Parts: sequence; structure tokens; C-alpha cells
Amino acid sequence: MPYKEKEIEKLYYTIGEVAAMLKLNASQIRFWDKQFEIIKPHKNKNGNRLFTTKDIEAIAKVNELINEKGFTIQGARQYLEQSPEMFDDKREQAIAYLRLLKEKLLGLKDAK
Amino acid sequence: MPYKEKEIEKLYYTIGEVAAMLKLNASQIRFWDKQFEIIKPHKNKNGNRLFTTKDIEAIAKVNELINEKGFTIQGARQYLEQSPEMFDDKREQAIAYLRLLKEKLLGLKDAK
DNA sequence: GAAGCCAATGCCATACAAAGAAAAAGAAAT
DNA sequence: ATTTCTTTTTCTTTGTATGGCATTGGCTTC
Repeated sequence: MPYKEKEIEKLYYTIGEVAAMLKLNASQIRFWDKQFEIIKPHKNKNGNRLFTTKDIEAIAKVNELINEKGFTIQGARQYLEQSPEMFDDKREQAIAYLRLLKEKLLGLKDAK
Repeated sequence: MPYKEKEIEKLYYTIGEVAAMLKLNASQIRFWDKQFEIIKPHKNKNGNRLFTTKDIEAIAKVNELINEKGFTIQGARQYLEQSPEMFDDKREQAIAYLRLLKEKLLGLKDAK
């Protein structure tokens, strides 16, 4: 098994990685984590958040609703509750892109 | 000609009438009048607003977006400016979302 | 020492609401 | 009818509570 494959299969991302990925502030991600049930990272023994691709998708979605579509937090919450199936539909397609995203992110990390 | 018809043919409504009709308070209607171009009542010599049914519909729409759908003022404005079908179309939305992710990915790549 | 945690506080824009003035609309008296 | 008084409706401007983060501080872990 090649080394690279192992990295691509990475399951969890730290808040800093997610913040860099989506160009958001970490504090904002923590805030949204409190506000939205669909963002539910695991936590390790130290309490650090561990985000899955699903969490990242959820954050990207929230970001879209709030910063591009112009919803309030509560409007976005309501919107997400009303159309959960739509969000699931996108998951499969989004995974392909997220896989690519992961690769690029690893490239960035190696460069540093 | 029955009496009632005369009322139905009324062209202009005062802010108080509109407020009662939509169960909003007048100050809120004045505020939205400033914020939204689609609300454009005529004014008499004294500056009093004269609302047409079209204005009233526009106010009702704004009310729906803000108080029911959970948009901010600016989000509602944006929504009204673009074609609403596109916004409601789930497939379009999914595509737009994926495009967004891709852009973010590319942006990340270019950044370093 | 860099990155993460939480809690508390600060801060600025948003989204109205209240204040105060002016005028229109009734009612009463002349 | 018209003057006077009162009440209601409207106006604009200014005030303010809340929302949505950002920052700071103190601490822990890697």
C-alpha cells in the first residue's frame, strides 16, 4: 500500500484545516457548530474538534446560505430543516470533489 | 352600481390601511419603503404615501421573505432581483454548490 | 510555541420602534 | 358655513435592542 493513499483516506480534519479550506475564521466555525445541528464534529479526548467531510459540506452549505444567499442564522436553520433530502442528494456528488479537495490540501501541507 | 364596487375600485391606500391589512406597523412599512425599490408608493403634496395594490403585494412579499423565510434585508433584496425559479430549483442549486466548492479548491491551490 | 479549547466581553451593522412635529379629520359651538 | 378644539394619522429623525461574529484571556495539549 503506497504512502499517499493512506493520507487521501484521511477521515478527520482539524478546525484550522477546515478554516483554511473554506477561508473562514475558526471562531466562526465554532460559533456555527453551536448554532447548527448538522455540524457535529467528533471530539478527541482533549476536546478538539474532528471534522468529517460531511461536516465540511455542512459548513460550506451554511456559509453559502448566510454569506451568499443572505439568510439569518435562524433562517438558514429553518431552511436546512425543511430540505434535508436535497442536502443528502448532493452528498454523493460532492464527495468526488471533496476527494480532490483533500489531495490539494495535502499538497499544501507538504509544501510548508 | 352597488356600493361595494366603489370600494373595490379604490386606487390608493394610506399607510395605516396597508398596515392594518397586513398586520404590520406603519414604521416598518416606511422602513421597507426605504430599503426596497419595488415598494414605490406615490406621495401627495404633503408627502403622505399612497400605496397601490402592486405596492401592497410587494410589501407582502418582503414580509414573507423576512419574517417567514428568514432572510436579511439585503438577502431579500438580492432574492427579489434574481429569478426566483433558479433559487428554488434544487438541481440548479446543487450544481452551484459544487461549483462553489470547486472554486474554493482552486482558490486554495492558487493561493500558495 | 503553535494550535486547540471555552467563556466572557466587545463591537458594529441590522432592523426596527419611539419621539416629536405637523397636518388632516371629526365633533361642537357660534 | 366657519371657527375652534380635540383626536388621529402621518411624516422624518434619532434611539436602541438584538444578531452575528471577533477578540481577548486563561488554560491545556502536542
